[in-house]
Amino acid sequence: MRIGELAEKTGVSRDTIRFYERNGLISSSVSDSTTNNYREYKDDCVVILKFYAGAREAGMSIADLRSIMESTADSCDPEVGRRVIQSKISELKERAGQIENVIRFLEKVKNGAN
Amino acid sequence: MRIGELAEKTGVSRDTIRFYERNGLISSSVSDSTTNNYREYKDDCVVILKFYAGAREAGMSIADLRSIMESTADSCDPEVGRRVIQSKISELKERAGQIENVIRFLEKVKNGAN
DNA sequence: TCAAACCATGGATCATTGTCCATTGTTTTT
DNA sequence: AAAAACAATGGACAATGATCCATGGTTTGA
Repeated sequence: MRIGELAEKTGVSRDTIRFYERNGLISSSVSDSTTNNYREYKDDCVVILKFYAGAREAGMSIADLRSIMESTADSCDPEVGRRVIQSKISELKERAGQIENVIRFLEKVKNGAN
Repeated sequence: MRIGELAEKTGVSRDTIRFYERNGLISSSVSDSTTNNYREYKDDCVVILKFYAGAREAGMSIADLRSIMESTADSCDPEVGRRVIQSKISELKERAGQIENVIRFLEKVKNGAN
């Protein structure tokens, strides 16, 4: 599919998709046509971009996402890949714990520890 | 206390404290001295800055923190304040949910849904 | 066929969240 | 009293994560 359709399906803007692609988060092929050089995206790009959207909301950086993508590439030693992903999971759990702390603090403030 | 001591106690740098102060996240008085205009910070600044450090890690923005601070000010209707804080709590829970999703996704990838 | 919609590229711009630096003045320490 | 450490101010700089724009080409659909 082309970029417009991908943007449509994922809610991620064309500009942002191009930005992600420049930064190695997503890849595409060049269309077969000899008259244009439109990029062609595969179906799994939809899943990937939706994952990115959630991951960004969860606080992961572009660099985090890139390292995850690289760790799942065929060229990557699967053992290394698992370690990278496990470390990202740990960071996320850490962050979840922080969020819990902040929620507790705010609950206290709300209930008049003021 | 002065800014150096506050930085020391909280792990937040002088520059960052000044940045927060410029942005309405923290307040200080001017020292009594007639010879300098050093700022003077109260003890509760330590607690507040530590809260900020955790909250930033949890993904809250400066604007979020400012609105929380404003909502707990004496000048603010307590009812309004509680609503603001409740909405921030909801956002944090939302974010925690996102993190759970991302973790689940990564667990799957790690276990070879590759 | 011809306008409207789409695409690529490259660069500019923006907001956020700091950090760093120079300058100048004040305390503290020695 | 002189040096070292600290403080205020203001502006420059930086990284991140986008978004916007101009230009020029392509596809589509009315």
